[in-house]
Amino acid sequence: MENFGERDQNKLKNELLKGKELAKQLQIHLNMRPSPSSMAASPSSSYSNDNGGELLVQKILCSYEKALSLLNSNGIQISESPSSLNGGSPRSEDSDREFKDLFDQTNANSSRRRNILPIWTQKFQVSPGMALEGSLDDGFCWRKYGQKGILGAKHPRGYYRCTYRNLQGCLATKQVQRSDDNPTVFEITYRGKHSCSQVSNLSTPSTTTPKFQQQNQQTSPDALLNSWACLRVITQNLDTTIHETPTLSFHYDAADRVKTSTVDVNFAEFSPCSSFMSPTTSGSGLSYLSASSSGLSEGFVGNQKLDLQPNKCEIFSSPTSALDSEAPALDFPFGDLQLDPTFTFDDTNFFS
DNA sequence: ACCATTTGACCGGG
DNA sequence: CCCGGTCAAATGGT
Repeated sequence: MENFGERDQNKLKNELLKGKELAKQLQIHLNMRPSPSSMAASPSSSYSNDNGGELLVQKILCSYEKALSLLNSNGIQISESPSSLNGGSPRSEDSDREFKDLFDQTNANSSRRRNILPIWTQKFQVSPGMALEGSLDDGFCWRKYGQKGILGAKHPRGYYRCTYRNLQGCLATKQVQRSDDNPTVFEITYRGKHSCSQVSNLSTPSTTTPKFQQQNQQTSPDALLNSWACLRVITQNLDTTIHETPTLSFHYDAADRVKTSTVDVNFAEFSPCSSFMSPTTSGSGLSYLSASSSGLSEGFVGNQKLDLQPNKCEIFSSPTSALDSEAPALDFPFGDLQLDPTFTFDDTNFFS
């Protein structure tokens, strides 16, 4: 929709450079030797030791490098894309289809829509006895529209779409997949933005993200609290110290090429749930993420340690990256978060 | 009766 | 052709 103008590109570039500098500072801060040579190599081969911090910083730097190089090579095309692949589906006019068409008119084409919508993944661990998908309510109203066994997965994947899809044309969907390894862990893949206006009364930690609250309203606070009550901590793979306090655990599956041009939001805003306090965390405010944004560009480094309480919060690459370089205006749930078509995130331990 | 879920079929991308 | 995602009729719950 909006063109990604030259000015914006410059801004983005500046932000990336800034983030890169901050990452370098962190690297120095961690008493690490900058290893410029490794930056050119592939991430998988660049890291020689087990130092989580170093790994982290190097990957951050690597990501910035990639982003910058892509930016320089004009990799970003957030403007429009050829809008002609319309009308792919033979299925005819049900309400969903109407919305699809509606969407098509404004967002290029439907056949590529899936590739345009932002995707991110969260993993939740719930109490063994309560390991039910239904307990994974994230505050939005979802309607299940399918379930399918996935090759190689022990458990079927559930497909949900926003309840208000028909009423308000909200195209947000999510997939819930129980982990093979740990049945109490659910991997929830969110796709697309909630354009609906679900209303929330939930009180959120005072220090969190007003922007988020404005943009993501919930429906049933009580249900939410109930549902969150079963959340438990995931404590494995903690390289850096994070509190043992039971909180939510987030794994952000920022698709391999998650697009983020100006990530100017609290990281918490990635998730509708992240602004809630887990009932088990009392009022300590530990359950929310406030790793200032820039989770991906600026300030991230400096802020990562701050409020990042969840015992596990990762960004890792998703093989299902649905974000290719042609994303027009991104339909991300969280208004201020725009994603960079060229940003590559492939670090499983990014936030650990 | 209405609404959500289930489930087999269908479709399209790779 | 396989597989993941979606559709829509059937089913169940309220």
